[in-house]
Amino acid sequence: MTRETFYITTAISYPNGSPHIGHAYELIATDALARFQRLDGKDVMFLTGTDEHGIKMLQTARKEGLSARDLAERNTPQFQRMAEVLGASNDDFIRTTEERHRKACQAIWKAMAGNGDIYLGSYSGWYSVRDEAYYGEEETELREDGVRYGPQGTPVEWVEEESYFFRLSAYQERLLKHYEENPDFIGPAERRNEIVSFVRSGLRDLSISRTTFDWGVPVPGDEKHVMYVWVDALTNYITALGYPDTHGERWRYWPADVHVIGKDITRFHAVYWPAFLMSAGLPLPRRVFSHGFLFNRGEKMSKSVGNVVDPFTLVEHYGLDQVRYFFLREVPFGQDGSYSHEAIAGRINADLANDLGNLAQRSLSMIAKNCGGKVPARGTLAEPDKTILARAEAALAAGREAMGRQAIHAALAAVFEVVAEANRYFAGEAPWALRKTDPARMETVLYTTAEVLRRLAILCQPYMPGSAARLLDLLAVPAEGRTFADIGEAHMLVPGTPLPPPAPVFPRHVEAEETGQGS
RNA sequence: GGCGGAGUAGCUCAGUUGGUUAGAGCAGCGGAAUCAUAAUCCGCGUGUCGGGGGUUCGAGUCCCUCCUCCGCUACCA
Repeated sequence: MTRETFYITTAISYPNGSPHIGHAYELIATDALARFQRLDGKDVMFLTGTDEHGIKMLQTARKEGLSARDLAERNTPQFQRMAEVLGASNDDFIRTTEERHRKACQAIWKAMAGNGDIYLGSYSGWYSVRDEAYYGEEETELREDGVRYGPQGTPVEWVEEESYFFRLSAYQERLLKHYEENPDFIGPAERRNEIVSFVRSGLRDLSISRTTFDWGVPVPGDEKHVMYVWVDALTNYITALGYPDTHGERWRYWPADVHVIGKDITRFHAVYWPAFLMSAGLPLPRRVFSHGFLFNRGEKMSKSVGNVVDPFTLVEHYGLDQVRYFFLREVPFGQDGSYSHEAIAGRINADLANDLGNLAQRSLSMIAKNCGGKVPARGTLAEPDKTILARAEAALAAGREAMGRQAIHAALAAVFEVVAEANRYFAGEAPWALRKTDPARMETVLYTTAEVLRRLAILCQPYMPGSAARLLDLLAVPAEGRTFADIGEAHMLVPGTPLPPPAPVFPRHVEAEETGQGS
């Protein structure tokens, strides 16, 4: 039996500095999407990694007295550690300095060249020898000494350099046709409009090699050139699938179902990448989805403002699942978002501790005290019981619909609507009163609540894997009974099953006495 | 400048192809309950739906115009 495949990627991070909250956000969101599909029975491949080549790596390394390779060796492990700390379930972590990547880049280059889309020309611009970089005219300034300087304060000169070009101009119509025929290729819709209008305005050929530095993948057959930026970076998505070996075990995942990226690199993924793939004769990814940026109290993060928040600190301070939940629930995926201590603490307490955590605690405590610590007798389900159970099951369909279009916040909202409804159910049925008047009915209400919790916990796994697992443990749900296929009547809790003693799953966030403001 | 998007309750936002008294969550106020992580449940909003004009029996929802904010407008990851 072959399961449906699902290939999802993050952009690869540029490790010329430490991971910041934007990297963390993209990884968390992509992880939730990947976990959702896995739980839904798909054969999932989830890739993330680092883009270690390029001028900026060289520049940063030089400043710190290192080689580019040393810088990568120092920084990439931080990104790998971040993936672990965030609970990312990526199946691979690619580094563009790996041998497999060199092979893939050279292969796709040859394929594009073989299709007649690469030619030798010359690239000119304001070049800084010290920076080994080209700058746009607007990035430079002509000072009083008559010398023009670049943004790093180094002198620049007008230079023409031999460079290979990719015949992007030849793909304008084919790209437009593809956008037309595949309206979901770019999401969200705002980004799609921008890209279409960009392509419509005309495409120029793309300079794709450099001779001024050598920190990159050599161009096959002309090794004084290294590939420049996008052929190198974008190809990572197929490197990880074994390209150029299209008969290998992992190639079944291509084309990707979705590339999750930041909105700043939409063009490269929605224009250059499909053009490269068309040229190389490879299928195009099904979708490119651009998420927004995060702002600290509405302000852009910057080192000079001093509001840079480190993802490791955030997780340490609030807890991993709390941080994951906050970003996934609070920020409509695809739009910019804002975070603050008040907003995070508010979500943690209102949604996780008060609504879901307390629902579990109040019902499981009653079960422990009044039902001998076992799953209560089901009895005969009344209308309110059937209704709330049905709603918990329906949240799966709502989640599928939402996650299918990367509306992570909407999927999570559907889950927490049921949490709120379950609290209303519990208060309405008042099992604590039934204890004296109708113990059998009390057991049915508690059974129903526990079963709703089981479904909710299963549904929470993509977003809060650790906490959801603890809740499922409290319900004695076996490890192999936690997929989306296990939601539903056939897999309901079995009355009489012994339960462990209840323990809080989502602690309230309490302000630290001294500071009042956490991070 | 060109193209595109947005401006709805204190805050964050929903508002299908125009149709009864414009909604949700959070915050706030009042009440109930006491199983529970002082958690939960119920009740409470006189919002110029950015301004103005228009189409229509009827517009937050369509058209025009103005104001404000944002994104894109190529070789930086």
